[in-house]
Amino acid sequence: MPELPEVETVRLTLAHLLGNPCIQEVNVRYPNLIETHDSLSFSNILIGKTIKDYKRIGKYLMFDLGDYMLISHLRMEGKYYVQKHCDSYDPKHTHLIIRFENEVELRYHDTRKFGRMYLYKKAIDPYTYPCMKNVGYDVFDERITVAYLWQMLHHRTITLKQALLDQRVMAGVGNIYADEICFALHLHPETNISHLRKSDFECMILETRRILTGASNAGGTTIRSYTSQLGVDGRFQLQLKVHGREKQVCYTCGNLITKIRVGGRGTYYCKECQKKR
DNA sequence: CCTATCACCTGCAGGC
DNA sequence: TGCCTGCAGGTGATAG
Repeated sequence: MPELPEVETVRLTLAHLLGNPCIQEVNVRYPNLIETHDSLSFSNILIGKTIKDYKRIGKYLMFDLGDYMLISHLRMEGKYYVQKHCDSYDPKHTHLIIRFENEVELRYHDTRKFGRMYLYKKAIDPYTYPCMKNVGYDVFDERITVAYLWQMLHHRTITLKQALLDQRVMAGVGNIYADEICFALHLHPETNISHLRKSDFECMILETRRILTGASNAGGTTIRSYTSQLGVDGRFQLQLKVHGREKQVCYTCGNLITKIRVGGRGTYYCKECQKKR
């Protein structure tokens, strides 16, 4: 489900709906959700803490608790709901409930149970948290430059799409937007990354940021399971040019969109508009 | 270093 | 209706 734009939408939505509340009670209903602690110690640390700020790196959502940082990765289908304490909830898929003052609750919901949470003592550099071990700079980090991408990628033998999905290189792009970025670059997703020139990396940075910014502004894409609390879901999907459009007409050339598999992932592209290098 | 495959989970669509 | 298969936006481990 969530790629960078969706996580950013969740971040802004939660900041708006919750503000800076104090945690009164924690109910862990699926202990495997928490990677770093057992349910009891996790709860004990959280109770009494205030959410001071909401941050994000790549697809990781971070709740700044002052002396601790709570980190959440939604993986495929994780979602948050903000509701009143008395409301009923889906007991099968609601894995964490955090209650604040005024009977407000933050609930984590995840059908496939792929999502994970991590709790660490706060560090100065967020990239040093253990869960960020294989996470490179965020797409919008100023350290992502042509020289950086060139150094990270030009000698490798992977495809363009695999490079875009590699979170160690640049964090935030997922399967949907990787296809959209390839289309914007007029490049076949299986183009060997070593065939790209420096000018291509320049375009890659610009197009990636342009597409993810557009999606963030639209409130993120909903393909199946993402729902935000502000009702801003499901708009940008209308703007997807190739992903999920197998056998549909390319908006640019009129030919039909093709679906293939790249690195095990469903991949959509236009044979006419996107050529290999 | 790289690829392929599985694993983690559940739901759903499509074929029969 | 029911059963079976394959697939789904992510990531990590493991074997070759």
